[in-house]
Parts: sequence; C-alpha cells; structure tokens
Amino acid sequence: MPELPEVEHVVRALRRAIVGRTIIASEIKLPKLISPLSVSSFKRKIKGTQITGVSRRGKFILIELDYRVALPHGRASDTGSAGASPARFATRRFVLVVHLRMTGAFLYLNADEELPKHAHAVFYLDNDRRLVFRDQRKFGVMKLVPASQLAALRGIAELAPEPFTSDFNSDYLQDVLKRSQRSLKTLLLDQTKVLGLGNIYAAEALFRSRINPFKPAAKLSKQRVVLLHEAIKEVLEFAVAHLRGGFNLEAGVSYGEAFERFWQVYEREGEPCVKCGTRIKRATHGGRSTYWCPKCQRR
DNA sequence: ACCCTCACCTGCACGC
DNA sequence: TGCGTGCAGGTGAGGG
Repeated sequence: MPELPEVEHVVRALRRAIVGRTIIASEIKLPKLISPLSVSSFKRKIKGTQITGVSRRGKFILIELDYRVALPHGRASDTGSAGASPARFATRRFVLVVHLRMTGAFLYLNADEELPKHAHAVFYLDNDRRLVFRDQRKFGVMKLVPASQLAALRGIAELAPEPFTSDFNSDYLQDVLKRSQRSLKTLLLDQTKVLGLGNIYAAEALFRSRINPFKPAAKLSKQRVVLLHEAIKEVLEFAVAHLRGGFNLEAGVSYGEAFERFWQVYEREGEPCVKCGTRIKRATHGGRSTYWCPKCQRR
C-alpha cells in the first residue's frame, strides 16, 4: 500500500498510541516475517522491552525499544541515569524495523476485539491492548536489530537522502539524474536515488512538473530538474498534510488503510486531464502501470 | 556498476 | 456461478 506519506501517517498514529508501552509478550504466526531470527529468539528478545519512540527512514518504520537489564551489586552503567544514586540497570536499545511493502498494516486492538485475517504478528502491551501486524500478501518484513546496527542495515544503508531535508536539493537530483541511463519514471522509484516516491507519487510528481515519464533521466535540463525537484517535494508534502485515516485510536480501528485518494493522474486512464481535458493515458513500463497526460507531459 | 525481469503472495475485478 | 486472466501503492535476487 504505502509510499512515504502513508508511512509517515502510520508512524504518527503509532507514536500517539504505543510510545511508553511495554511489550509483555508476542506471537509470530509467519516465521519468515521476522527472519533471519527464529521465532523463539525474536520473542525472547522483544519481551519486556519498552517502546520509546516511533520514527521512519524512507518507507521503513522504526519502532525504538529499550530493554533494561538489572545489574548485580548496583553497578552503574554508562547508559544508565546519572544522578545522586547510582543506576542499577543497563539499557540495551533495539529497533524493530518494519516495512509494510504492499499490504502491511498495523492495528491497535482492544482486549475484546478479534484478530483479523492475515494477522501475522501480535504484540501484547501492558495496557491490555494488542498491536497487530496484518499483511494479506505476506511481503512485509520485520527485523529486530540492536540500535547500533541500524544505520548499517542492508536496505537502510543504501537509501537516498530524506526528501524533506536540505540534502535532497535540486543539485543532488540533477547529479543523480545525470548519471542514470534509465527513464525518469523508473529512476524515481529507486529508493537509493530518490527516496519516498512509489508508483502513485512518481506519476503525480511527473504530472505536476509536466514531464514525460519515459524521458531518459540524463536528458532533463537543469531548469526542468528544478521543477521536478519542487514537484516531488510538493506532492509528498501535500499527501502528508492531507492524508486522513478513517480510524480512531481509542476505538482501536486500524491504521494504514482507508486513505483518501486525491491523485490527479494515477488510476485515471481515460479520464480528462485536470489541466487540459485530454484523456489520461496508461502504459505498462518496467512491469508497472504508468499514467500521464499525453498533452501536458509531451516532453 | 548498472539495468532489467522475475519472484514473492493473496484477492479482486473483469470477461466469457 | 464459475473459471481464467490481469492487475495491485514494494523491493530483492539473479541474470545479462
């Protein structure tokens, strides 16, 4: 389902709901979800951890976990609290790295609510509620890693700069495009080059900047790179600002679904272009559907 | 190093 | 109704 804006939306909802909670137990019904860890070691490691934060890197959700280990003899550890009395515990930090891929979603269930179909992981929290990971197509992945290893994790380490930071600027984008032999549409989907777009927002960003999806990336003029850079940021920002889930945290209704659809070309084959009225076209490109206005996006 | 295709899964909408 | 086909917002492995 999700591209960066949807993931950001899920992160914010999770943050409101689960930060501060302790995971008292878990169930993993789909072992490959958490591989290469075994189910038993995953459960052992995550049990008793406290959720200290929820953040995001690209489309990866990062659930930050602290595990306090009691130390014998009241010895202070360097991660323990400083203060008058010596710490009697050490804190180990972990991150549960989650990628929703196509159909992953989190649910936050009350004690009396039934598990939905395709619930592959269940985390029992200390407030008598459950955080559930559901994923119809089973593409989603979950990795529990020490916080110190996060940055080097394969899949994370290679990611392009975050689109809302100054590192993602038009000079960076021009540099990336110049080196590529691929079409713009294909390149925009590559998370190691441009971060956060998926099939919908790549199409939307190209439409917004009036650039043809099939154009070779290296052939885009500097002027139009600037336009594309603006469009990418605007499309993502607009989506983050306007996404609304139909969910209610207190009622325990699900996250990650029921997003409004406000895109202008995606899934609009045959409909009139909002700018010029020409019928939107669709083609398969690199195995995926691409939508564009043949008049607005001629070049 | 790059780029492409396919594989990973289930479910849904469509046409016959 | 049933069955076959194509398609779905993501990525990684494996090949050229």
